[in-house]
Amino acid sequence: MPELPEVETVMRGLSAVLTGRTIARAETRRAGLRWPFPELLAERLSGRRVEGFRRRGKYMLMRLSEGESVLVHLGMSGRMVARPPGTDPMPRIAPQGAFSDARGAGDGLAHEHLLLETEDGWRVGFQDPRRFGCVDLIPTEAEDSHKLLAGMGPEPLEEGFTPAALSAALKGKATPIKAALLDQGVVAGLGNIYVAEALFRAGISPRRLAGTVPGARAERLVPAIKAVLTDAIEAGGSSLRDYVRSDGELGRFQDRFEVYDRMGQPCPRCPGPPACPGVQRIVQAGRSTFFCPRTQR
DNA sequence: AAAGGAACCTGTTGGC
DNA sequence: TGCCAACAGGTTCCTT
Repeated sequence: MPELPEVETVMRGLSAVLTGRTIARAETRRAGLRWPFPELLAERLSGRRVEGFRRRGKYMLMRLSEGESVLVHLGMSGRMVARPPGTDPMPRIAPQGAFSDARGAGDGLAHEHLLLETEDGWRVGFQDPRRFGCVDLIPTEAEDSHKLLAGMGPEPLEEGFTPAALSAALKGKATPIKAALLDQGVVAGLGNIYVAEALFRAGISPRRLAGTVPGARAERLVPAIKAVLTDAIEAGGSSLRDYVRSDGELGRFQDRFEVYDRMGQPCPRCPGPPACPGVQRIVQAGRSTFFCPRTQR
């Protein structure tokens, strides 16, 4: 689910709520997600003040007092939802004889694996049905040398991400540009949605070999990536299935998709059939790719 | 070394 | 209506 714009949106929402507050209590409800939680995670979070937040690619870092950071990845279905004091949904009582989850289905609490509670009663839950997410607790000074962050490519919205830098990363690559852009070592934070949308904006076929992109095409691709990410952040991300903002609101960028999840629909840049058959769906490396075969070369 | 596919999970959707 | 297969925003690990 969450790509860079969704993580950025969630992080901003959490920052507004948590920065400056102190975690009074934390609770883990299972041993871990993709990997086991750190030893004594809940105990170690309790009593810490939240100093601030940072994002790196699709990872979120919550800086705590005493020089440690919580590293979070939302995986495919992860959410972090902040609930104001006194607003926690009441656990529903299961109907007599019914087989249902005592926490109640549909509100996400059935899959809330980690809960933080501030001194003044805010509750922040990490919910992740598929459990592809992860959480770690690491020294703040060693954030960038963490195994999961080391080796990541440039931040696409920072100045260092230039056509020259992207060209250097793609040079000689024999893989399709679609796959290369999903590689977090090439550029950080892109996923299936925004790769499709950026390639459409740049007029580049997802099947084109990455090694043929450096040069004029990279000059178009870098601004396209920056623009689509900026637009998506401004819209609060894309809500398809699981993603919500930290305040529970939906993102709006899904209404502005030009190709993603639009198989068969008219391409916004084309006159329609017979000149253009509309948005096509193909499978690359086991994942759906959407593109316009007429304008993307 | 680099590229492709399987695996990790649960929930939803669409076809028969 | 019901069942089952296919598919979903990601990443790592294992084969080629």
